[in-house]
Amino acid sequence: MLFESSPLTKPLLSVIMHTLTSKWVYMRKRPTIKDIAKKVGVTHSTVSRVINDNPAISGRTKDKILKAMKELDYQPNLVARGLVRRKTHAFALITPDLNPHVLPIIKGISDTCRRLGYGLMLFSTDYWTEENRSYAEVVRNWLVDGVLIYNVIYHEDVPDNIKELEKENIPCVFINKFLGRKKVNNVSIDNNEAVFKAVSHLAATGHKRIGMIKGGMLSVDGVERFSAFRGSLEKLELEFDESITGCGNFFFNEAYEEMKRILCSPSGRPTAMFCANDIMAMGSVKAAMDMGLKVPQDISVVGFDDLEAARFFKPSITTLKPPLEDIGGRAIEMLLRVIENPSRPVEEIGLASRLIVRESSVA
Amino acid sequence: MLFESSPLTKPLLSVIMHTLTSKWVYMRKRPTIKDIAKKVGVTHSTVSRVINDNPAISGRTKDKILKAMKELDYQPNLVARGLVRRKTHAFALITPDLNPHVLPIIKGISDTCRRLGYGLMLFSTDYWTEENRSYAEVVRNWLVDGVLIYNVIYHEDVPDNIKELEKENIPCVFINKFLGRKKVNNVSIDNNEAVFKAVSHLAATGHKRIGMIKGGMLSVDGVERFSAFRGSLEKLELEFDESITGCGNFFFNEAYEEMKRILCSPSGRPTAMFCANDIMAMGSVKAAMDMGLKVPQDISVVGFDDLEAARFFKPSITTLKPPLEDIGGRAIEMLLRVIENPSRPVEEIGLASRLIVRESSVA
DNA sequence: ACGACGAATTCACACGTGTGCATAAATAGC
DNA sequence: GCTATTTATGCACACGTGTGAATTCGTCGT
Repeated sequence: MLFESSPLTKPLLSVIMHTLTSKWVYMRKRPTIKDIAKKVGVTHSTVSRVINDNPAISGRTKDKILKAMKELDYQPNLVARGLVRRKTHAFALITPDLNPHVLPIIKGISDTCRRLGYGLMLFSTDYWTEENRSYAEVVRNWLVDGVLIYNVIYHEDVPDNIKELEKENIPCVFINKFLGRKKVNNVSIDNNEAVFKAVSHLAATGHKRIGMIKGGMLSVDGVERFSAFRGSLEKLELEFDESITGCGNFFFNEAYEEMKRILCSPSGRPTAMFCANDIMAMGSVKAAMDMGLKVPQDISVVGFDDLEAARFFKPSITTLKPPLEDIGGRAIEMLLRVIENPSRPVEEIGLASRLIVRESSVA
Repeated sequence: MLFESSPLTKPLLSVIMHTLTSKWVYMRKRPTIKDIAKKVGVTHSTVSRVINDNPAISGRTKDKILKAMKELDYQPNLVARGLVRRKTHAFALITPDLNPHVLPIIKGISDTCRRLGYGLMLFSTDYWTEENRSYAEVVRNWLVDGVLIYNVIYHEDVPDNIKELEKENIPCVFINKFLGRKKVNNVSIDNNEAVFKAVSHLAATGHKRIGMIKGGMLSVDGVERFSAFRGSLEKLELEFDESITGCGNFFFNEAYEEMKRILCSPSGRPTAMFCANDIMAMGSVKAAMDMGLKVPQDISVVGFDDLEAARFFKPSITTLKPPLEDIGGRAIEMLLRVIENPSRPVEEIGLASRLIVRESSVA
């Protein structure tokens, strides 16, 4: 009788039943601010204010509350907090691919997030089949504070999924420039700097006739590295010759074939080649050697990326090592700045690469 | 006057002020179930029931609600839902390292999560400095539904952070076995199967005196591959000779030195070597060649991992290719089974590797 | 026509945290 | 000792979703 009429027992019972039977609940219940409040003898508001460093709390109660939090091993529920703040203290990384290049970038991002106490959600899509997948959905679903987008494809125009992010004012920073018309917040490898370093190295070791194996022209790096190559030749007052450039699409075999063609060039073969990545550099070296040329005596080759394989290849490959791990950290830092002030002017950071001279070029 | 007395306006005003001034809110407001309810003319409960396929809803209202959801482009707020369900429709991957091996595993996991519509939180720790970081914290903070743990270190006893997960009944699946005393849910490379395949290959091509360069004995793979090696010799009725085994700790240089020592073994040098990874296989091959031996004519070498470099090395390295991408998918599947029934018996899955015969061993 | 029953919907509460406003307590001023 | 002011806390509502229990609505049988 008492049970049925009491206004308190009914809801309470319902809670208990819920806790016992619900298919959702499986974890041991964690203490909440209410538990702490009860223990100390205040309301949960007060506890909340202590957690959020509200100055309007007396030192005495503050101490008591902090002590109680320690004792109960309290940790705020970031999901509940996220519901109120519309943020979850997490970032998202969206990458259209997971290849060896991305790994050090992810490492940089992940380490920085950990240092800052942020979570990191990883979303890998697939650029071929899902290029226009909604990115905003991710943010809406998990309410991440900001998004890092690893951009590989060269876009002339802003794709729809990016426009959607902008429309919803979602803080976001790109890894790799965007090219096309639009300037966006980004942290990237400074391809101009890197390529100039490589070409200068070749020029300094006496080469005048330098060719290039380009990467795919659908990719940002492919486009940038080629234009940087032409720019470098110009700066160094060397001639650019179309007939000793080829496109290997970043692949070993395609570079191999292009290199063979170039080495038979009627206008005379180059004495040095710059390749847009290490894989193609290795393909080029193999082509040269298969045609009876000695590397680097007859022809020097420089790559880009500093893959592990570049070190083990025979001859080992001279290459450019981009600071991939740094990129991640710098990108998160920029994202924090964007979040703090979303209307700040667009910021572009280009990081310098290191030239590693090995056997495939004359030192 | 009306404004001040009306019981409705005050809270309403406060909401508006809140929305305008709060430092948290930055996103365009998304439609909620309440918006849909208002549009259709029902309460939010009804909408919620439609979303959750509650049968007690008439077909007519259900249709109206679904239509309204489409029109408003409604998407459930997973954070709010997570608060109620104590789950956020996301998994966490905890890995003590981000190295090239982990990448395909991550890819497998990420793809599977995407296919299932789950989010993936990535937490990389650092086994040297933070081995005992709390894992449970992660789950508590973001309320992930389950945890995948990439396990590299060989533990004799269950470490504290894992015990904590168990204590809180957090569904979790390991990648790589746990060894030691404790059996845990795991999806792993079947090292026994793989190593036996490699040793059999060497035996089948006429080798009787086979040595090994071990990996670090602090790692699960290091320990397992060595014991699998001894087991394989036994099964094939070949002799195990301590003097032609060395430990390279998974490093190129250490393997190089050990190999040189082994090749001078007073009990006679081996005609074939099995190395616990490709890096060490390359080190061993280099050592043999530096001592004037021909690979594979004088000595065959087999590695493990199928690194990209193994293909480009001269001679290219015969190796075992573990199905790393599969591991991720299988692990998520297992995790789902564990979530569905947390008290099910421990399940261990070992996946088979593929032997790839290249120049470093006689085919 | 009336009650009974089942189906459809609403009500009221919950999840854990944050915060504007009101109020209580403490302090200052005279 | 009384009011005016500051300081510390409580109250009530909010965030968006889920759900047991209560209520309303229709339908059927008598």
